Amino acid sequence: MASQNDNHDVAQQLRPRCALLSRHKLRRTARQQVVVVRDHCVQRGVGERWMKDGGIKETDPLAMADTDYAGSMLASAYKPPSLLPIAKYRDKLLYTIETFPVTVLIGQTGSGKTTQLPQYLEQAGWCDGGKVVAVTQPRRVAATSVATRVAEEVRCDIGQEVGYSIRFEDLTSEKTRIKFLTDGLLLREALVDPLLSRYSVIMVDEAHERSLSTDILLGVLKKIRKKRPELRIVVSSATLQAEDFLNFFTDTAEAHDTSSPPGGSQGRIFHLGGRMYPVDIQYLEQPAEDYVERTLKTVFDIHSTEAEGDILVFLTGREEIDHVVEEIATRSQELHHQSQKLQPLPLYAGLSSDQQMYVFEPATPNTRKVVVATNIAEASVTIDGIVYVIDCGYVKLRAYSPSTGIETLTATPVSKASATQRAGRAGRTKPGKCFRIYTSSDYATLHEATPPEVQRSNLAPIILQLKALGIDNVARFDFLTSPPAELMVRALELLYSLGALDDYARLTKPLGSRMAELSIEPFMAKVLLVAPEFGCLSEMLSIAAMASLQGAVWFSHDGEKKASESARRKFAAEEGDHLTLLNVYQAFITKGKKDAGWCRNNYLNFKSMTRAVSIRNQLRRYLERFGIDVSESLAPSALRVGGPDIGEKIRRCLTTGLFSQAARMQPDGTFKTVNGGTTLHAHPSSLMFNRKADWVIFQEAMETGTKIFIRDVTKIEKAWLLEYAPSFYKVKQ
DNA sequence: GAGCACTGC
Repeated sequence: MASQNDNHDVAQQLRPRCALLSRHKLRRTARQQVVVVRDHCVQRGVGERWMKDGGIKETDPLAMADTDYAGSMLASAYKPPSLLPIAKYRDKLLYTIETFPVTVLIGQTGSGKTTQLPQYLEQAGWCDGGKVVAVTQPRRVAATSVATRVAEEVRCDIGQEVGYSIRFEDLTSEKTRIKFLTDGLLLREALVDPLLSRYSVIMVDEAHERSLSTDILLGVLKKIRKKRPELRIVVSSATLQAEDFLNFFTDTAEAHDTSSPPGGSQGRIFHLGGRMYPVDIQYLEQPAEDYVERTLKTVFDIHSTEAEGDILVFLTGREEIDHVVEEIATRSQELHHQSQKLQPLPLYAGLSSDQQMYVFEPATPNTRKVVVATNIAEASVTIDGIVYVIDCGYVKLRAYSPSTGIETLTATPVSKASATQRAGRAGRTKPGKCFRIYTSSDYATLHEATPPEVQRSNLAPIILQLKALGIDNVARFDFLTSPPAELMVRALELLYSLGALDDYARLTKPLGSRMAELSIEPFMAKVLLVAPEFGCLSEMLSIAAMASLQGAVWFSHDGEKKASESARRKFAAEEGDHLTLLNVYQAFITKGKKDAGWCRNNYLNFKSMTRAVSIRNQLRRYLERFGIDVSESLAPSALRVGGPDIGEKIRRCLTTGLFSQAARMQPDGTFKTVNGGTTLHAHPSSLMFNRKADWVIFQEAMETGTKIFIRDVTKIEKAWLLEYAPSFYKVKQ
């Protein structure tokens, strides 16, 4: 395998310095290009140039923001349930939930709220009569890991009394009384059971993260509550937003009565105590000119002046992280006087899970770990042993422009809530320190919280789902935070142009309601539902499944760009990326025999490919339920992808969903949108990056830095746009 | 020549 050879070469070069390491460690070392020696001579103390701050006080609710079981790979240190902070509040908590329909729970890391409260509720009889206690999580890994933990505590097999349900994995049974699930999945359950009637208590965990589906779920729960007064809602929040959540649910005449406590007879905020170690926060005295460089210096300052303990560095993206990891390795070599070593480790979502594992392994003796991470380490992944945090003050945020339909991904100053959350990562196991690469006056100008996703996303999928839930007047839907009107208008226009909504913005039948049911983006749902008319349903199912992987198909290795390029060329279809994806899928199913080794040889991500098979199966089941005949009779060999016939059918079919995302190639190889106003570049991962084309449609446009890249690009004919979207293009011309 | 993080009976 080429990658191993490469690593081996690097390992050979490193051998003299790493003679004492085991072979396994050596390979690790080589892959990370790390393990270096530091100098004692750096004299300046970190504290000299830093403004001191009082640190996070125990009463600061922001400091408590955390996920109990966010890290899938590393369970928190086990504490007997009876010793958890929540234990002493058991009776009071049960009384509050019994008395008030809505409870907002504030609890910090390790308080036990996620694992213990469901058990208390079950013991108190909330599961009598076949009712179920539901606990939602924003992430799949959290739902599975916390369910597994609770099943262990209850001493049942997972899927019996305690179970979980996430997409493609339902480990529940008729006996299940406590059920963990993703919030997106609970929303989907509401399509079948609009009042979520099997649940007696619904706990929405990590609500402060304000994910799109959490926000919508809360709005739906507020509606359900009016028809089900016996339902109990527990919102677990870890931030100052607790009062916003309470006000949201109890916003009635009574709430304005100043003589009654906040929440009136409808709700209460419940503070769980708990322990978090103090974190000493230090700011820059002067703003940094180059925060990456300043971050690097801070790493070495900490290493030379501070006591033992690992460092967690927050940066914005892969490029910065790779640079900093390399620099730490290089600069450490310049230092002499062997003492404690520095071990920089990168952490971002784009790494394979093997590569991510390294950050969870304890540092080798006499070594200080420096984990250089994106925001993934803020909530999704928890690493033990961190004593120092360096916060660069920025995060890359995604936003959707309703006027252009283009997404942007830009580095933005973090919010105060985010900064507090990052700092808190230093105080998990003992008192820690947080170094902020900005001044305290910069901090004062930060927003309180990151704008929720509902204010910066394409709302078409959500609007479609709300319509399917019977919420016709989406403009009056009770959003926790209202999205900008332009986002709503754009989403409605898009759904109308796809034929999902009629002139009165009502869901069309069967097209609109079926689109809502398909767990796939609206434009692709439309494409799938019209595919039978084009005679390419089987192929389109594969394309839809592959396209929803969103670029995670190819496995790229540094230093092997050429090899992976030529591997990709084997699957290339002249007509563009969608047909190439089809070729990949069909090769995986037939030649690949669903084989991990075959994937590796072709630089394909095996996990993603397996997921594509699951998605395809799920989509096929939906279509069959609609009564659509999914004929799989076409043998892949009979299907000459790249040939004129089926390829054109597929491209025409794609145009019926993607017509609004069309562009024309210019002589210089860039693209211009239909109205001619915007210049687009083919993303280097696209086949169209170095090929000629005229008109194309694309699935995604994203602005990063100064360029706008389009991904998943397919050639079409201009005439098709007018043929399949006459009203859309008449308006424009 | 390159993109933060999540997710769907």
